[in-house]
Amino acid sequence: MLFSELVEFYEKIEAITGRIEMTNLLVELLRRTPPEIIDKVVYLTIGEIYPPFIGLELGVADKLALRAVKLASGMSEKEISQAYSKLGDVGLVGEKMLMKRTQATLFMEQLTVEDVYSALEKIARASGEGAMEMKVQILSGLLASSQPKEAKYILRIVTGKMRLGVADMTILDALSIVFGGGKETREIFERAYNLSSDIGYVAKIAALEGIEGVKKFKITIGKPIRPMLAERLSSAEEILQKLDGKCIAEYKYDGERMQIHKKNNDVWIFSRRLENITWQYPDVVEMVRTNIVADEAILECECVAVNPDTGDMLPFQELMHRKRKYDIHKMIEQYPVNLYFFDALYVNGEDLTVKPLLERRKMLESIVKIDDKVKISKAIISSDPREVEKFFNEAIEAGCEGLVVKSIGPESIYRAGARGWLWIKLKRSYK
DNA sequence: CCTGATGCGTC
DNA sequence: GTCGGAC
DNA sequence: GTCCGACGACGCATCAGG
Repeated sequence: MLFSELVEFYEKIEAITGRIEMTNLLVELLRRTPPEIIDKVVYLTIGEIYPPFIGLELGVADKLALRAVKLASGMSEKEISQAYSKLGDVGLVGEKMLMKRTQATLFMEQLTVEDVYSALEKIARASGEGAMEMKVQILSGLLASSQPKEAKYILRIVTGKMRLGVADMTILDALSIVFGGGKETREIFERAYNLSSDIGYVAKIAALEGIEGVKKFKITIGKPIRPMLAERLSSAEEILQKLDGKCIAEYKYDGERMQIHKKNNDVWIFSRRLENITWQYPDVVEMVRTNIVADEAILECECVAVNPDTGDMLPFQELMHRKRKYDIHKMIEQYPVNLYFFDALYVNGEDLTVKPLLERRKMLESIVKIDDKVKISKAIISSDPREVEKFFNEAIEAGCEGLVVKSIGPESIYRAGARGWLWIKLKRSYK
């Protein structure tokens, strides 16, 4: 597939604002895409090259991209930086500079999607001495073989800012139309995405196996699940109204969210954006091994730094010292952590994401061995706004950010994203 | 060996 | 993480 | 209500270059 064909779609999509029309264009694009590269086309369309848990980054943002533009176009530093401050978009700068480029562009081979993708992979893999030079060289080589419009989108992909108005949810809509036969099948695709966190893989399975393949996705220990998010409101009263008058209100701890997978003695830790951060927290791995009493589990907790002498919770910034590659064991001493578990998604073969919250929490209580470092989030069940306000003040007093107030009705399943107002944040700054 | 520029991931 | 625009 | 993109503070890693 020619990259220019992809670019034509991007141009059309960028020119419109309505999501229905965008989706229709994506549908046409996906229909025309060979199944073997549909995953790549999907990643590129949302400005990525891999799913997040792969942990490989391009290491190129605006500044390095502009250096590549300079090399490929032969324009002066001054002209490029002027264009950049005027346009504010590396893609547009590249397009403009290549239109004026000094080198001859005759007899250029046409770029394919695979050409672009494999060059981007090379950029991602370059590391060590001379890596920056290498990244810039590869990128400028790519730009030198591009038409201006192609360059525009190569640069936008590299910097991760496609500005098309298309992200994962719009891709899912398009996939359900192309491979499911209509929007009614959207939920099937969304579930596959939620359980795999890999939209390119969903597209590939859909293209190769059809919707039957997409239906087969299931929870796999070691593969991150897309996290459930919370909406926000500024008073307990509004929140309770939204939640049909009753709720469970939990402390919102000031730390880092972790999705923890356990299979016998193996443990994986995923961040909120689904990066694998297991290696950063060997102490947490040990805590999970000894305090989670289940052969298989996928649980969520907040990891909070504590004062090593008093055990008091410390603010988020202190935990940031733990987000490092070196001196990990020294920092474990200096910034030990507590875990506050708040959800159970999967335990011993049972998918709990479709169960109501209180059932999940009950499961949590049955498998978490509580001690001074490993706990279950502090919570009350209430239907009284004043009681919730009082609990909120206690949370602040204890060093928390506020509360996450959650639905406890039969509809209170684990639902990825922030849809449905099942979880609602109450924080001090909104007051 | 140190420092600044750059990129990235957390909230 | 917050905010606001577009539908 | 949903989705998307623009934005900020902070700390760490990497690399280039003095």
